[in-house]
Formats: sequence, C-alpha cells, structure tokens
Amino acid sequence: MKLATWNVNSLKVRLPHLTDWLQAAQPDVVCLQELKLEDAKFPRDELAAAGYSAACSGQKTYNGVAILARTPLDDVQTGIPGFEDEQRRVIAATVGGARVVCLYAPNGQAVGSDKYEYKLRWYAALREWLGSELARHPHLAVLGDLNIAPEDRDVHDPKAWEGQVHVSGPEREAFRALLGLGLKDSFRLFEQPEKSYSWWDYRMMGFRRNAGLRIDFVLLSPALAARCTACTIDKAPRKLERPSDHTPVIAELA
DNA sequence: ATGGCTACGATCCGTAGA
Repeated sequence: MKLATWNVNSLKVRLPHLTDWLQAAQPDVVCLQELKLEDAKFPRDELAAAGYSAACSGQKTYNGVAILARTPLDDVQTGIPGFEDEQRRVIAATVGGARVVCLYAPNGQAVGSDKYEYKLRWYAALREWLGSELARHPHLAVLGDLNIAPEDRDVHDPKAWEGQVHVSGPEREAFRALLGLGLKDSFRLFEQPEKSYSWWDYRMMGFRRNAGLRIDFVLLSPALAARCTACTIDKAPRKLERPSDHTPVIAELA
C-alpha cells in the first residue's frame, strides 16, 4: 500500500500534473493540500476517471485539503474537534483499515506575528486530538504539509534560516510533540540522500540550487511504522513546467 | 538591495505563501 502527500498549490492549475502523477506513481491513498477551490469546483469526475474516490474540504483562494483513494473512504471528518477554525486545513477518513489524517499546517508568516500564534495554537489543538486518535486507531497515518523543518538537516541553509518561521524553537517543539505521541517520521526510518527537501522557493531558482526545506511528512503510528518498507520524495513533478513549489512524499507499507 | 516567483481575485495592484 502506497500512501502519499502533495501540496499541489492550486488543484485547478495542477490537475494535469496530478492525474499524470497518479498514473505514473500508482499511489493507493493521496493527501492533497492547498486546493484553493470550493468543494463545488472539486474535479471529482476527472479523479474518478483516474480511478480515485475523494473526500474534500475546500475553500475559495486559500487552504483546502482532500484525501484520494482507490477504495472507498469511510467516516470522513473535517477540522480538529473543539478547535473553531474557518480555514480548511484538516480532513480525516478511514481507508483500507487505516485512519488517514490529511493536514495543511498554518504557515506562521513571521515569528511573533498573529499568524505565528495561530500556528502554535493550531499545533497545540492538533497534538491533543492526535493523542486521542492514536488511542482510538492503532493504524494511524498523518500526512501533510506541516510547515515545520524539524531539524537543521531538513534546511538547505540553517544559518540563514536560524530563528525564522518554520525552524523556530517553539515550532520544532510542536513537531517533536507529535513524535512524542509515538508517531514516526517515516522518511527518517531509512537511509536518505543528504539535502533531501520537499519544498523549494519559486524565486532565485530555488529548485535548481536545491535551496529547499523538508516540510512535508508521512507520520506513522508504531503499528504502521513497523510495516513501512520505504519513504521517498518524488522530485519528478517539481521538474515540470508550472510546477507546485512542493513535491510528493510517498511511504510504502507492506 | 527584505527583493526575487506564483496563484488568486481584484483590476493593471495587493495579499499570501514558505
């Protein structure tokens, strides 16, 4: 079983890339972020033709998340229970015996800003919720754009980024708190190439210079981590014309 | 030099992303 996550940065613009990639990569479950479209405009028919059913929680212009699967999606839930939020950042569903949580974490804009405080509050609520989800669902997979680079090796230029949003101490603590629940960063279960990233700035030829961050993750509960045989970053879609600034991350489960 | 792209929804520029 292949589980993947991809921040597509506009599903409308990236739909051709997505359908080509589904064909090439053959994932079983795909978590998408930054759809930037309302549910009424979700391309359900095109994705069904590609062999995927979908659950989505979209909004105009900003945010928006979806889960695609080759098999039916059950018990779909949106948002973090008890955390009031207009922004569509969270969707969960049961698929193939696993509980799958798809996340688009807040960006945070700048350390100390209102958006940064919102990011930390969002993470505090997320941690509480995922703790109870882990107790309820031993087979839990948490995928998405977490907008935190957890360690310096996940940052192309740690000196330049020091103290900035995405790498600040409180953000890294929030990430570690998820691992503290028992979730495993599946990418780090395996030998990986140095300077592996999942996002590159559109500006300054970020991709060509490999000036990136690793901010997209497949986190697995202990039971699923034990079944994980690989986790890879697929850079192919980032090389296309008009790419998303993020590229897919894929975990394989035996 | 705090910019540089890209998407969006509004106009021919502002907001947001990371």
